[in-house]
Amino acid sequence: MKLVTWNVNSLNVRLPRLLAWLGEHAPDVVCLQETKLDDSRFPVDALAAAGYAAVYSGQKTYNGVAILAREGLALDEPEHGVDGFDDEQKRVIAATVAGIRVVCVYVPNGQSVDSEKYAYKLRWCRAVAQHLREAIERHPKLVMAGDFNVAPDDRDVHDPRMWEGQVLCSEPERAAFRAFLAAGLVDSFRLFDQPPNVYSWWDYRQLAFPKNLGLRIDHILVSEALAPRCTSSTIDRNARKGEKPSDHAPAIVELAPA
DNA sequence: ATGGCAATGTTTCATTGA
Repeated sequence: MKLVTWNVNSLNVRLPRLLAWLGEHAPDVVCLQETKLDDSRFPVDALAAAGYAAVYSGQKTYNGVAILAREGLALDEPEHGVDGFDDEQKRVIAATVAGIRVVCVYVPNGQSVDSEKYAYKLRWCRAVAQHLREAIERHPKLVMAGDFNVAPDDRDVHDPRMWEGQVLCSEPERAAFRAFLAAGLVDSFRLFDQPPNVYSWWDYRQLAFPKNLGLRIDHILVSEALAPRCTSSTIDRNARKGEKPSDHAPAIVELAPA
């Protein structure tokens, strides 16, 4: 099974690219973030024509998450948001596919470490970590995938000195990321030997992508029960190339059959 | 000290993202 996460930065703008990518890679499950669409405008028909069903939770302008599943794979027990954490922002959606609980997240950006948005980011992460412990108890085979807006350690940062203490790299955010792992998950990317300087996001400005000045902030975390089935974890840098790319590239894991 | 690029709606600028 091939499972992907991709922050598309507007599904409306990125739909042609997404459809082309689906045709080329034929993933089984796709987690999307920053769809930026009301549910009434979600492109159900175009995705169905491409062979994908979807569950989604969106809003206009900001945020918005979705899970796609290749035809023949049901999206069971969909739920959005986090129990007990009131949030207007559409950042979490989950469904069970082929016996695996898939939790798609768009972690708040945080803006800067001294902002109210940063405090919200840390509150949000605490609530999600709490929810995660219960979810893993119910569903030992679980994947949490999405845009975490955290570079877990210095290997995930093109210039750790420049980014030290900044939002996306600060120690409280990294601790929040480790709290997700402590709930019973592992970073699939680090299950394997990886080349240096692999990132998932590059600023649109300053030729950051051609210079590979990026961060690895998009992650696929797998539960300890699922980790032995993981056979690869990569990032498709090619998807960041060309006209009108998202600023994020997709992360991909392959899971062997149970 | 600041913008830089992209998407969106509040649209010919302001806000947000990371």
